[in-house]
Amino acid sequence: MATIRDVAKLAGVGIGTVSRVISGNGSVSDKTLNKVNDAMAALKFIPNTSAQSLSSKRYNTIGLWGTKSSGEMSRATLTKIERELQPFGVSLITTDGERNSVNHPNASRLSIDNLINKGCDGIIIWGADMPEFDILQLEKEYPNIVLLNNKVDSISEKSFGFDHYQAGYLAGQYLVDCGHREIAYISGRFDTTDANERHNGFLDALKDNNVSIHKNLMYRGDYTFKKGFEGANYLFNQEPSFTALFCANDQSAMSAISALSSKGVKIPNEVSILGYDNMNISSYTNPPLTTINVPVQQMAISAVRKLVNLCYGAALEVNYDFGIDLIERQSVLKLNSDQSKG
Amino acid sequence: MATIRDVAKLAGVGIGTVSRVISGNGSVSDKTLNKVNDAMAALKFIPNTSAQSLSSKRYNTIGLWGTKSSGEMSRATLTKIERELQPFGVSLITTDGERNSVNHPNASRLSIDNLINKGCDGIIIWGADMPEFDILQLEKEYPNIVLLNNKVDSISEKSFGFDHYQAGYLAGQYLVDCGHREIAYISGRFDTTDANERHNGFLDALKDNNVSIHKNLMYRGDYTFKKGFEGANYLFNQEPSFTALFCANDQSAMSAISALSSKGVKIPNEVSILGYDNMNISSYTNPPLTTINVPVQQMAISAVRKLVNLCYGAALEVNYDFGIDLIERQSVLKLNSDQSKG
DNA sequence: CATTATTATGGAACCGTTTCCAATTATAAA
DNA sequence: TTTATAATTGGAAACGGTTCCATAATAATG
Repeated sequence: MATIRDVAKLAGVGIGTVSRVISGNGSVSDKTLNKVNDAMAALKFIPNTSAQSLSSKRYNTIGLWGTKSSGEMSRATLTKIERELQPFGVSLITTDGERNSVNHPNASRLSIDNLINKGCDGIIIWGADMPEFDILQLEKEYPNIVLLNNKVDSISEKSFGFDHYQAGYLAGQYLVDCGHREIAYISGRFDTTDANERHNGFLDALKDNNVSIHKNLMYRGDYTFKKGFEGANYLFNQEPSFTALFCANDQSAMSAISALSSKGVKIPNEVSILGYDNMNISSYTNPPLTTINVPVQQMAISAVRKLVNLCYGAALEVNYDFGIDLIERQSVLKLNSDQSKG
Repeated sequence: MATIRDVAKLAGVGIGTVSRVISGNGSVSDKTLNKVNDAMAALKFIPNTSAQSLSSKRYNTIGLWGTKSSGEMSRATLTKIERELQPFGVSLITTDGERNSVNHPNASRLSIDNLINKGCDGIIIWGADMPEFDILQLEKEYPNIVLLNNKVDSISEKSFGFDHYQAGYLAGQYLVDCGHREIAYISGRFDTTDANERHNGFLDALKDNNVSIHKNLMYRGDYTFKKGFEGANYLFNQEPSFTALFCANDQSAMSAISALSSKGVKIPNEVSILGYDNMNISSYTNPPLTTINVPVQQMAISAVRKLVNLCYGAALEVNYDFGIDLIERQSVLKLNSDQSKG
């Protein structure tokens, strides 16, 4: 491997000059520039990243911290992030983060420190698994962080979140607006703030409309296909019956559709199903799934851009406003409209 | 940030000794060991990875090279790989690779070189998008590579592939064995060897059984939900009719089920559907999808282990034998058995 | 106890960049 | 032409580790 000194010698210049050519900082005359470029090409010179990082303290790497419980970030989103980073020559390192627990009250911070030590210029914190207090503390010591799918007011310019309460509320309101009163619910886990907010929003919407969910019709799921399937089968056998089912994510909605369909339940005519997430797959269920669109990818892109701005002094445009919308497909029946075929 | 010299000074030892404590190589007396450990703790010392890499030439990073056309590796598989790496303190960098093209006859090699320059100790080459000749050339210059979902005979010990021809054959044979003679087919793209092998295997199986696919019943898909959906709708309107449909992957199979179901076609009673991949989701379609199991995760794990052995002199156990099996669920009807309900 | 083999230790040299400052050269202004 | 100013340039020092070699301390041997 050729080094900067080999290049300098061949080009007949000093090493500082070569360094200036590589980085593009500092002025170099055209004549010199050409000599150096030729020498680099001839030697197939490639700068050693470790040496660069050691001396410049810039690592060209950013870390993604997230725990299993915040839900796995989809491959598609990950790819989007990588593409956003590529023009800057920055790569992404992902990790399984640890959540705090009784035995490890400091686990999340430690696993983040670990990432920092690996040599990350900045970190994306995915989900709401780190206590707000710890986030603020971290941000003070290490300002190059950005929150994805989470919001902390005092660092709102680094927060890229979504109002899950409102989105949950929208879901509830929509079912009511469609004329549903007997509603069943397959929830997710309740170990993150966004899950809780969605849950509360949904329930509050019903409450505000004087609709209540019978306790037999609430099933605690965990966002998996499996639990969606089991949950739907469970609810099918319960009293009272229901005309609509809200699932806390599309995966459980999808398997709930399968479970009910295979029992002969007509969807949406006998039971309407509303999902949450708007996954790729949701347009291709039978019937296509009506669902709440969560703009993970847009949020991710803005979060990365903000981080690039912070870490590398770029000035990329960043968006903080992620609209909440419901994608109407065909899995929810409007009981009160003319099309209602009961 | 404390450096090794700070630690040495505080502990009252030489820097060499501290280095020995960090790496665990070389002998250090218990007394010294304790002094150094105390000093490291007191200073919250963390070794600088760039400095370590620069001087040791070990980067603790491995790269994953794969192109879009080899299909995105699922997040679950990626996570498995990361977990396999974690005990060694190694992280994973993923990239979008480039395929060779007329304009860029050397693109794949260049994008791999890029990865190497980033500072990777080794590379996983995912899929069969790099010409065999280039792979062999690369392996000569840079032996720390491993092939995933691909096979090159002369470096079979670094190949972790799956016999897609046989698997395709199995698919064809199974449909025939179930009594199907009128068979439709939604293919994938044909730009990778594994896709072609699967295709040839499937067709050969039919041929060997004197079954042929009517040209109207072959639809060229691309593995997406979308094309599966469109393909199924297309085939539905074709003559002659068919009793079984083979889809080149589970995504298209899933949306084909939806498309046909929504036209009122009973699956499997009127049309049987066979998938390929055995995704998570495939147990939760309606009906559950019969499919060929492709053990991506097992292959991935063995590939990583082999790479760790190569790069870091470990001796992890590695498996080369990935069985081909068909998961019988409920989407394929056995026309010749008693259960046949026509 | 003297001698030899073994274990422990210190620190200079090195890995390949960037950074900074002093020195040189080119350019503009007087 | 002379002086002031700006653009180039070279290279020492620094970044924070690992490695290796010479040396010191300890243990084993006769």
